[in-house]
Amino acid sequence: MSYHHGDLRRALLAAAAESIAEEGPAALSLRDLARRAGVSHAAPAHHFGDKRGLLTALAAEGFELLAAALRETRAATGSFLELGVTYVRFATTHRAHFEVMWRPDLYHAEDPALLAARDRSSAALYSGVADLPDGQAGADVRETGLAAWSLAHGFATLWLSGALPDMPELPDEAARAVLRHLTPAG
Amino acid sequence: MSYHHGDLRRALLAAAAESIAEEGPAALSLRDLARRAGVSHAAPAHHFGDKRGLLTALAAEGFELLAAALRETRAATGSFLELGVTYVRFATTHRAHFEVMWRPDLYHAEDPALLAARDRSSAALYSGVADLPDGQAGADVRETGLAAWSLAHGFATLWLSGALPDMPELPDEAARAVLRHLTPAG
DNA sequence: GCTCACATCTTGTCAATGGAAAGTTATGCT
DNA sequence: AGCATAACTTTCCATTGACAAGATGTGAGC
Repeated sequence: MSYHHGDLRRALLAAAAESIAEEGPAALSLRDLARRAGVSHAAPAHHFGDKRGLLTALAAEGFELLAAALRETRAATGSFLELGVTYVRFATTHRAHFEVMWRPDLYHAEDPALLAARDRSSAALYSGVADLPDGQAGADVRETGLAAWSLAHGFATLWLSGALPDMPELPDEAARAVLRHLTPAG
Repeated sequence: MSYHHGDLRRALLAAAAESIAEEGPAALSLRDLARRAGVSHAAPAHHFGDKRGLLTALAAEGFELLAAALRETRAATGSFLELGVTYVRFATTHRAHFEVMWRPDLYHAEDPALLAARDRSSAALYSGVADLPDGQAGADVRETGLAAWSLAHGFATLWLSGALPDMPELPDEAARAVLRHLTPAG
């Protein structure tokens, strides 16, 4: 291992994701990440400025990944319902990213790259509402989209918080069942 | 101010709620709470053991308050929809409590008092589903309840995270509109 | 009204953390 | 080859959570 790590930025993000997935964002320690990567405790500061900077990068990465997943599902299935399932699946398979994404108090919420990625996620979600056959989207596309988003988001966060007992390992089917309770028409 | 504070436990919980509502749970400092209450930095430990102990108490208090609010709404209106509105209103008016409640990594999730309070909240919520006229609740009460819970919870958390732009000051009416998108029958 | 057990709070201390400052080593561009 | 700069280290400081030991008030029983 030379003086230069080579890909420290990526290594730190990966270590952060792992740590958060295991012990939550509250227990995250920059110094611990540095130790895992085999660098000094001040090395992370060079790439991310401070702790919030690292979490900003992690959240932005999360929004990018989510947007990509949603776009892919839309292209592959064209199904409004499956878009919600993908949302929930993303939350469970990218737990660390997802948990940070909706906690603006943990990162720099004004970061341009993050805001852009967030908008791309949002656009990918709402585009699924626009796909609905005429009339099914109801009078207000924004309202229908918000309801779908809320339902998927709520199920995902409740799942992650462990508030739902007696659930199978994978939430896909449970999510699908819950999402079917949505009435597209307002 | 004598040697004994008089009601330190309550004062600390109130200060914690205020601090969290302003800067989020990540910025919470036991020593700062002690300073605000005018006691030494080690005083909180006597009442709550450690930081997680304090947050456990705060979360338990939150579940109690939520259960009470839900029961009151059910008694006053008997409306399934208004139960969801109350849920959202609780989240916005008791922001600190609500944010901690769904973050088990911040507190002692096995605490018996907390679990009991959590179950009371849950029961109050699901009782609203059981109130629905026969047939409207669908085949599975649990599933309908979970969908309603997810929808209200998702809207509330998205609202609190600031992810919803262009929203009025009070979310009541917006919440009502979103909650109407739920189909009780599965 | 005394005493003694106990709850409450303070002072002192420790290891760990985030962050800043200043120095060291590699890298890439010309 | 030389130089600006990116990448990383070492050193240092204030703050924090937790623990231990001591000080102070409180109240029950006699």
